[in-house]
Amino acid sequence: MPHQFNENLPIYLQIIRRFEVAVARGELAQGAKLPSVRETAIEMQVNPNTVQRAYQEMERIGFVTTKRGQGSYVTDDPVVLTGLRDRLAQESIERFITEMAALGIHASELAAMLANYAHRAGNGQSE
Amino acid sequence: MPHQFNENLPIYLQIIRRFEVAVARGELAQGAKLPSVRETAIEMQVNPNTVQRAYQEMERIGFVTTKRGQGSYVTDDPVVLTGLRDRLAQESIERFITEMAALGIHASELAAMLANYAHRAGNGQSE
Amino acid sequence: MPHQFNENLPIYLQIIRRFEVAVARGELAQGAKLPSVRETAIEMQVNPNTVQRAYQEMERIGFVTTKRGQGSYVTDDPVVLTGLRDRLAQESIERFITEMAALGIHASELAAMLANYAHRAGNGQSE
Amino acid sequence: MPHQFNENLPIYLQIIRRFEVAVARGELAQGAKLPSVRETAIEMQVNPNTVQRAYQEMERIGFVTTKRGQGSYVTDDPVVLTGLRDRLAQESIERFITEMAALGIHASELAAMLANYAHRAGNGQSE
DNA sequence: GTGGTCTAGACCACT
DNA sequence: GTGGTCTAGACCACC
Repeated sequence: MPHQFNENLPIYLQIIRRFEVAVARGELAQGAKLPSVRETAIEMQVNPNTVQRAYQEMERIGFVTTKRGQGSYVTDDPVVLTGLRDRLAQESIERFITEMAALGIHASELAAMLANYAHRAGNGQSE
Repeated sequence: MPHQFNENLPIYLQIIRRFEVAVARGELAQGAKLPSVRETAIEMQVNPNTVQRAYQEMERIGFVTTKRGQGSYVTDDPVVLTGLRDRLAQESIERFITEMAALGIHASELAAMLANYAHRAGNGQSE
Repeated sequence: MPHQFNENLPIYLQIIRRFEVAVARGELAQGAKLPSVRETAIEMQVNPNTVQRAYQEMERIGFVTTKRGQGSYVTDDPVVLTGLRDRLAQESIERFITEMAALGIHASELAAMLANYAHRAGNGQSE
Repeated sequence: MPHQFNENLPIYLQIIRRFEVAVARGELAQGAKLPSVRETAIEMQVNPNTVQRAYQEMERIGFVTTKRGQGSYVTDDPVVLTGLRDRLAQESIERFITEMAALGIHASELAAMLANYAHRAGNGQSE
């Protein structure tokens, strides 16, 4: 199955996001080898050129390096990796704040709400 | 365009979510008339039965009431409306916490990060 | 509309029951004139012969008397009328007891449950 | 014969009632497997979608649970089951009281009448 | 095989 | 005009 190409983003950007998340989560660790362009293309049922573009862009972004004839690897630079993680976190935060603002909940209230939530979850309480 | 039916949820649930958000945001205020089933069906390019199902479910959920031969309306009960808003907020929070946990950031850190973010935003600073 | 001929009973019996209920409720009072066979046939969209049979049977049962050339009337005999009322009540009770028995509730418990219900209803309480 | 679709209720509600009664009576015991949607549709000579709707509603009500690809089952939760039984009993009582009220018999008299009836039945007497 | 969703088009009841 | 129900037949996902 085409591993879900729905969300109205260019496919190559979706591929990038996919790898960004995998790397940020540590599923693809520092220095790990990415699947080949061809493999990824088959797995995602996408044209190899599209995957190629995504890989190039990831290299430009900096968290992937390509060694000719060998393949693509997650960077070894821990600064880049934590930077990636921070960027994703930042995006997540902004999305969250935007959503809550749409419901009329100000950023100033969020810290308290989260603390409250964390407390409830931590104690396994339901109410 | 069929107003975006991507995200892998049944269409009727997407329709419900759409209205839930509109109501929670106040775009559809207390007592406001919803577009007719047929109108919504045309606007979203979807079968009227699908919309019908969504409308019935919304009535069951409680934030929409229906008057035979007249149409469907957002409930007048403010308790239900704030309940709806709270539920959406709760869902948003949980999604956020899950995302952050996937990046290795614990719930306990989030409050501080948000406070930090709010502070920076308040000063118009950018990282 | 054919005033509902569904319940898998011969139509003439359904017509009888209809009148029995109307009389027992007092909607058709002692001595009141019934609509003519023809009127009832039209109103219920039924063959006049069917209505005729029902009227004859009601006369046989005793709560309706027919005066040739004038029409049919609810009996004047109060004993018959209370008898009719009692019979319908009896049927209602038996149906009720049968239903409850099917749910495993014995007749001996019913009095208490009803008292309980009447008490709650009388006080307008919800619980 | 289409297993009697007379009483002016939507078919899917009649299907629900049918199963509610069967469960409340214990004919379908705790954890028992319901016939598949298609089987029920054939047996009742009704469109499978109509049955599907009934099954989904029963799951929503809570006395049926559904396992994708396997079938639908009566809930294992005894609380839900007794709740169902109580609800049906309650409805039966209300119907009964309404009928009797239409005959001019007050709720306050019913307990005595029932006690009387139970007593007579217990002695094998007939009025 | 199971349940779940969607469409198309019909008919009804209420206003 | 409105919502409510039903049918027919299709396709999907899970097991």
